[in-house]
Amino acid sequence: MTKRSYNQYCGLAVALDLLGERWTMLVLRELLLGPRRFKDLLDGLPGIGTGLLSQRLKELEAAGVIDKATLPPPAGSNVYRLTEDGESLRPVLLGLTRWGMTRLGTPEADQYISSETLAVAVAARFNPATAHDAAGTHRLDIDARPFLLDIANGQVSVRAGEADRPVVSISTDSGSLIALINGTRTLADSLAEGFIAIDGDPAAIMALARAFDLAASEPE
Amino acid sequence: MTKRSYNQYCGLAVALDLLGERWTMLVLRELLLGPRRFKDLLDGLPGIGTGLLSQRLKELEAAGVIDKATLPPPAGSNVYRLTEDGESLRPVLLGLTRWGMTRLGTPEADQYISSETLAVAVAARFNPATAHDAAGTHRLDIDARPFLLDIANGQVSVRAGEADRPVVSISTDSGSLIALINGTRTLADSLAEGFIAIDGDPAAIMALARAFDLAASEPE
DNA sequence: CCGAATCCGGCATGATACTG
DNA sequence: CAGTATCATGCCGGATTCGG
Repeated sequence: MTKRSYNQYCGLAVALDLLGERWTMLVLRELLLGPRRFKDLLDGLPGIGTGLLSQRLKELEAAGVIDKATLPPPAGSNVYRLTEDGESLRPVLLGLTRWGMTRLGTPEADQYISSETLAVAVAARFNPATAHDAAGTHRLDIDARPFLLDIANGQVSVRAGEADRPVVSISTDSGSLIALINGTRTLADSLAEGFIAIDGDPAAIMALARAFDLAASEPE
Repeated sequence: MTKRSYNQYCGLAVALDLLGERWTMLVLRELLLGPRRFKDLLDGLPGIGTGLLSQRLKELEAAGVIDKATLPPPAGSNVYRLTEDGESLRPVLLGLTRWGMTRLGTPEADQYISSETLAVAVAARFNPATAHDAAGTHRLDIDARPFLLDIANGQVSVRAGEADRPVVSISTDSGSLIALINGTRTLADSLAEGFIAIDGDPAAIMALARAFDLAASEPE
């Protein structure tokens, strides 16, 4: 039984033959943050079901977009991670994310929200044109989960994990981050009222705010 | 009966709720080239069926990504076209196309090929970093169908139609263009053996070749 | 010719149960 | 925890039909 295909000699059609099935790109979104176990993926994709996730992972692995690795002892568990080819989808996925974010209002009561998707959302807001002086590794904690933002060569990449010696450290919770992202609350207010804590060199902080288009009202 | 949704507060999930269903992005690919009638879309998307195309168009129109217009008399027919919001998907769709093109070998016998998808493929190859001096409107004829390539501000956009006074005019057929794109035949050979005809200012031609990464072996 | 509605067989998906 | 097996449901693909 052969997989269904658009059967067109067209880059987009071929990309969609592979990535266009339900859940596939969301699986890759999860992997943008780093290697993930089966269970981690299930948790981040409510509704997918084990069978379908298993099938998607096999398809992606067969296509060379992800691979499977066994963690060294004592962990010993399997993780899935992006290959170099999969990694090259990062700007494309962030581009789609950015497009979708414009039609993202305030969260509905029944909508799934995770610190992971918010971390990706932050990365999608990154604007290379205003990124001067924002280079380096920064730390972002959302609901006490640590992420690191790597900015180099005018590009950003987010990962789960703790930064070694971050240039800037930011700490907040989902609700406050959402309020900041959709413009309900300014950065200045967020800081003043204690919804967000930022630590680091003032100049670097300003540069970061600019790089993510959050400098509407400047933090002091 | 309500449309199915990932129901996540995430830009990518929202984008895929709308664009992730089967055929949707390929419909938009067709519209990248300009307004299209229902029948044109059917022809460019073999296998879709009238019902599903009709449904997709309604979904996209409801979401404000496309709109429907009635051509002035005597044509009087309906056309579908991208709204400004839909137009902003152009770089995203071209990015996915570029990613997919790398796994596009030589055409299979039963694969659908059209001058339209090839025109999009050409645009997807555009490299802003090497685009100096390639600005302007150029004409590209594929299998006698005219397209125009607009290059401005380091960005490219393709449309169906005839350019007024093109800076450079290129004329070729699908097979020759495919051979050029996938590296089977160099630009120099294509010209020497008459598979491609190019007309225009030599400096502009060179700039174009560079902008599309085709200058491996230089013409002349 | 344009566009949409309908019916139907088959496959993809979603949920749960089950095994190592 | 990491998947496989199973089954009900609903989406998709193809054909046909129908009104403008």
